[in-house]
Amino acid sequence: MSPKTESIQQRNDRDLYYDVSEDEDPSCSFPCSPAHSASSEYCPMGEEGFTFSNPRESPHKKQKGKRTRFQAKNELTIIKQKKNRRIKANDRERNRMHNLNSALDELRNVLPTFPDDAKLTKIETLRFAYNYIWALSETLRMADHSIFNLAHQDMRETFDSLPKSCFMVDLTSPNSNCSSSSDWESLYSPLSQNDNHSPTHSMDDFISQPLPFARHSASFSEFL
DNA sequence: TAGGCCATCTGGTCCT
DNA sequence: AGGACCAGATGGCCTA
Repeated sequence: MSPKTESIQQRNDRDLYYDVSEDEDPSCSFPCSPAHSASSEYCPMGEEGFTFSNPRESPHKKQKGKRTRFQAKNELTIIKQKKNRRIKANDRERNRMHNLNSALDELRNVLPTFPDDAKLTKIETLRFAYNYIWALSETLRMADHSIFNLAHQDMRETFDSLPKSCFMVDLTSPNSNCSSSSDWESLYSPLSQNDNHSPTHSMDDFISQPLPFARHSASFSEFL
């Protein structure tokens, strides 16, 4: 177990045994001054809409300046309820992030990297995947183009026999079967975008680089 | 030691 | 009401 894993485990352990003492509420970040807390005059509790009654504003004059045992117990119950809800929410959030990380790991596993490469960071994984998909798409497009030239005559006859509706497609859909590769490229090729994640080379340069890309090679870093 | 990366907590918002 | 999602804050670990 790596030191990092260990520390995470320790943190998880700490979370498991999260102190739910009734004396303090770490999740209560409402602006309750110590004076307010001490007097328990008013402490907004947010989503519960729970407030300690302000004696000066309370319609129940008989309880002015006092909190019954029932109120105090009710108060504790609500604080406990809040803590439990927070703990459960934290747990769900942790699981959600773990699932997200698992998905990122699966993505890393299908990306071409050398075994001795350091693990891709999250942002590197996403950018590399983006560029890798783009490269594969371009490869397919070029392959299709070659086939198209060879079989131009036969395909021409096939296209002429297709209904016109087949060509009226939604180019925003990656699953569209009838969109032309050139239209698709103009929409989605990193070369058509201005962000700094895009490859700076032409497709020819890109394909001339050996795959898989070495993480620390010049070619790799240019595509991140 | 500064900066990058990461895990976790937290409160807010939206959705079912 | 409760869960999912999100973004900001925080603190730990690692590396140049």
